[in-house]
Amino acid sequence: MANIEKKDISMHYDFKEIEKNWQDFWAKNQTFKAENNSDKPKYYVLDMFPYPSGAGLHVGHPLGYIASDIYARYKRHKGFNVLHPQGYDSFGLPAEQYAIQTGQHPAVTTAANIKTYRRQLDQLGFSFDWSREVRTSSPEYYKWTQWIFIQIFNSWYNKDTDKAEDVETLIAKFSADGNANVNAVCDDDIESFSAADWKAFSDVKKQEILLQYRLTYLADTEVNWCPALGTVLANDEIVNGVSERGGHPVIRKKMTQWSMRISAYAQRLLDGLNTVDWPQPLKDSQTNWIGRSQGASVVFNVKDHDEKIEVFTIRPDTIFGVSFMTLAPEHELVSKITTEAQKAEVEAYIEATAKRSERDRMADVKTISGAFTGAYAEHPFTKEPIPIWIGDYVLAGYGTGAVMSVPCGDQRDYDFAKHFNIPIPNIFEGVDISEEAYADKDKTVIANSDFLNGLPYKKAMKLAIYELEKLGQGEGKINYRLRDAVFSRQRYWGEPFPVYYVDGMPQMIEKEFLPIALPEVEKYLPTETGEPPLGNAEVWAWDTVTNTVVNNSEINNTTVFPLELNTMPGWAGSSQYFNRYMDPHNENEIFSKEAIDYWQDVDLYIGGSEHATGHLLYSRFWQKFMFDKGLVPKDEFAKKLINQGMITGTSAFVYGFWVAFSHFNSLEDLKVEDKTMAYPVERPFLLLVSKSVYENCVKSEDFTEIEDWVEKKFSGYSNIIDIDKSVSQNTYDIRPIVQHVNVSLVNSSDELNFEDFLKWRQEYSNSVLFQEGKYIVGREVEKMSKSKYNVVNPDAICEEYGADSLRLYEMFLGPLEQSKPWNTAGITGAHGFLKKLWRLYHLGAEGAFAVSEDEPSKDSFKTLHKTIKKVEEDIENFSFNTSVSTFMIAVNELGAQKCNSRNVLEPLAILVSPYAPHIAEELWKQLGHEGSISTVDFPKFEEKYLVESSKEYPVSFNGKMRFKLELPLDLSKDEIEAAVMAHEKTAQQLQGRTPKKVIVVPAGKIINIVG
RNA sequence: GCUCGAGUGGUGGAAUUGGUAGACACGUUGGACUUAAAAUCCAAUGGACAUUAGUCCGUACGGGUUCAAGUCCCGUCUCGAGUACCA
Repeated sequence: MANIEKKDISMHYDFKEIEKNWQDFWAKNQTFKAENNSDKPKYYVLDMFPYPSGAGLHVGHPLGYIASDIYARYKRHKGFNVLHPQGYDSFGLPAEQYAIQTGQHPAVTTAANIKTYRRQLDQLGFSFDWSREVRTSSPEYYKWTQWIFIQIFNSWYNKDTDKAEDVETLIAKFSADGNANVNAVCDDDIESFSAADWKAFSDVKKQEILLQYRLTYLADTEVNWCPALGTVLANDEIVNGVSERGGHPVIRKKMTQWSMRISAYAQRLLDGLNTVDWPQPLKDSQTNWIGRSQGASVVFNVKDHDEKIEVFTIRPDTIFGVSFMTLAPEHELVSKITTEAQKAEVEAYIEATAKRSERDRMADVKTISGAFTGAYAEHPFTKEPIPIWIGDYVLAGYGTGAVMSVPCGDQRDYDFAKHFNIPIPNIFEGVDISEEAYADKDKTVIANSDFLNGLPYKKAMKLAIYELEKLGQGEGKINYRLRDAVFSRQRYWGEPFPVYYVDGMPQMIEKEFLPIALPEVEKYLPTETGEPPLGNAEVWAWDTVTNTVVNNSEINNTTVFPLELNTMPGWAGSSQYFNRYMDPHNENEIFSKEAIDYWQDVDLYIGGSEHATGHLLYSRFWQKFMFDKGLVPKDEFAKKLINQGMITGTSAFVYGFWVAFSHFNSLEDLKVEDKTMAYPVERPFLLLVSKSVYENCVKSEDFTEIEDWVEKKFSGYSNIIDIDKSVSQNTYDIRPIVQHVNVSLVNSSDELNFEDFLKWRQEYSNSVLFQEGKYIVGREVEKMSKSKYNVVNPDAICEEYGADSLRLYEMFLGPLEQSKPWNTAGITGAHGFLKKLWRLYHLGAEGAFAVSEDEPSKDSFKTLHKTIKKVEEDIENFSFNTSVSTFMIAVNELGAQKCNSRNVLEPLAILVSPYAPHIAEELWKQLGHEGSISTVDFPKFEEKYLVESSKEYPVSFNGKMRFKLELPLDLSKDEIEAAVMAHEKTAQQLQGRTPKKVIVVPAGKIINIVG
């Protein structure tokens, strides 16, 4: 029986059988298990691990995974010990939202989703080392997330050594000298104290002070509060003023939150970008996010007050152009300095600003508004009074929340001055500022500025700073836009903090008692008193005697204390997973020293660009922290990073189908227009039919046949859509239609009024090009996402064409980094290639396996070796799309050559194996080899097979190619020229003229005759 | 507004240092095989004129450099991504 089965497989390309067999083989033999030591050089290929959503994988997900898998397999062929792990970023909001709605525990849904993901990933034939799988939501994993949090808590940032240090060193400094000489990144408003003061402080006071220095700290911060989600969001979780997930409104609110002092690392995060091979756009956006600006801080004294206003400016050289100052409405000095006369106006303005949401303020940057406080500041040099205004164009959150306004040099200051009739002194030589502010700082010199007169920008900057420092009213300063990252979330489904509170001060739980596992709760919503969901837990208190989590009722604040109710944000778990993969089952350490010393860092990281300012920035921060603590050997975790493009949903029209919508109720209502057709039924619905069906059936009004045909053609997709079910009160839920035609419409709004639908239909018809009734070309579409109902699921494709076809096809679609629309139609090309490949090895009777042991022809060797060369270059350059065409060319050529030789077909199977591993394994086995092809040496390119004695030269006249001429390669330039000039076609082209010049580029490049 | 990226057939895309523009694939058209369909194979396929060679035009648009430009330079337009009162 086994023989018959085997023979069966060898007869035709039975991808289902082949793929299943080899997937089982790999799993059984743990083919891709990586060892933490090896004589081979190491190579670490990492994918951004997925969040296991309920929708499962769509065809866009695997793109990056396929690319990294090809690279990982290639590196194995090249003799590397490859680490290629996969896992799940399994904490997150959707599971929690689902839990809120259904009461289903997020762990249950998450486990179910992971199961689906695993099945789908397995079916694509990835060479993951599943023995190293991690899940951020499993206690064995988040034990170490909690552990890192504790390490961060126990650290401060020493600016003198420019690294994180243990708080013990800080305490030592305090005990010796107080905090006067401590150069730390810490909170702004820290009182100074002496060593004696420090010793005299109470324990709680000491903890309070230390908290202001720790790298993670509790603070009352203004946060982005999303009432609908009941949680705080990070800046990068907000898009256009609403939450990224769900699109709910977000407001500003003060809360006590854990924060990470990422700002301490601003400069190093910036510098590190120069040491990694990451895409420039991604580096740019991180650079932009960190937002370094170099300038000076300037201190202005307030007249008749004992107050000072500190501002940050990048143009201290324009200090003599200051004609007013502007404070953010929220600035703390506003209430102190506002005069009685201005009080009413200022308060009214503050109230009006507070009412405007952040979103309104952002959307409306044109309206100029502000109010005069009545107070004046004193110019540091001229001692002239400067009116102090407030205005909402100054942001409380950036710099000091105050600016020195130089209307002649800044457009916003200029507009403000114009609007309120404030003088606009000109300090630029020979520049007209009557219309707008002068912005080109490099091209002029300073005037009307006392000691700065006549100086160009750079010199003026230096001198201004020098003079300010002499006065004690300023200094050179670098400012960063990067804010500390809020680390608390009011959610259930996240890592609990290993923290309990004594006298309101946070205490860390010892490492040996970790993990602190998530407690069970009745409800996943915030409590009635507004506490986070963990406030619902009954067993959620820390007993310091037994070192266990106990019931809340036992809290006595002497031995049993309340635990932290917040959980960690989504990026906590994803900031350390790449290191944990190196030693994922270590129970005593986050990873062993041997493991991290061996694997070092990620060599290739592939994932989406949407993580540029989230995950990728935070992970770099944690890595640098761990580097400072001597835990990791590299301060950047990934050497090379590639952003794979998105696969977008695509239109149905690429099939060449006709689209029609109908709500006609009878045949009489049916009006077949010229280009579209409608289909009469009792209910409204949407139908796609092909041109031929249209012609054959519609014209004959044989509608049953259409229905059958559509059913058959679209099996695997939902086909004829019954939108009647979603009709209520003239509102049509268009989502099924969107899903059906695989096109995304009208801003993805979930529901559409029928009127609007008709309008859409009109617009949509207009955007469709009808070319002589042949083609219908669709419009652009969006990212595949569940909410847009334009998802193409890989299961159906695997079923119909197999994983190898899908892998090849996704690579063939275009450059990896580029976004591209999904179009199932083209997959037959990739599938056809595999069939042709199979046939090369199966030229025996009735398609039986048969290769010859004969020496292949010269041409076949040439085909093979140029393919080796090209494919190797392409993989190294991550140009996977072109290597797929190279394979196609090779197979086409070998087919034409009737090449059947083992000496060509064996190396060919290895070449193909990273791309289409299943078929390659099967062919390898049929070629008589034992075991997996995956670690066989990559074929060696040999130049000698490509050496030629002659080459076809393109011959052009005045740059236009006219004919080709075969010439020996060993001819000299003169000989080539002579040969060309002697050619009859040359004479024909010249028609008696004498050429002015003949350009010969040897080695078969080109010959150009100028005449 | 600012920053970055991109515009090539009906479609996705090739052309890696300036050297045959449109590889490869899809789609389309015609043909072979078949009762038929599927599958497979063969041929054609940037446009226009000529249908035997051949000629002209073509890489968003307008200039320029060069023997030679999709590629380099200057200007313009369009699209996409990111960011947004950042002082």
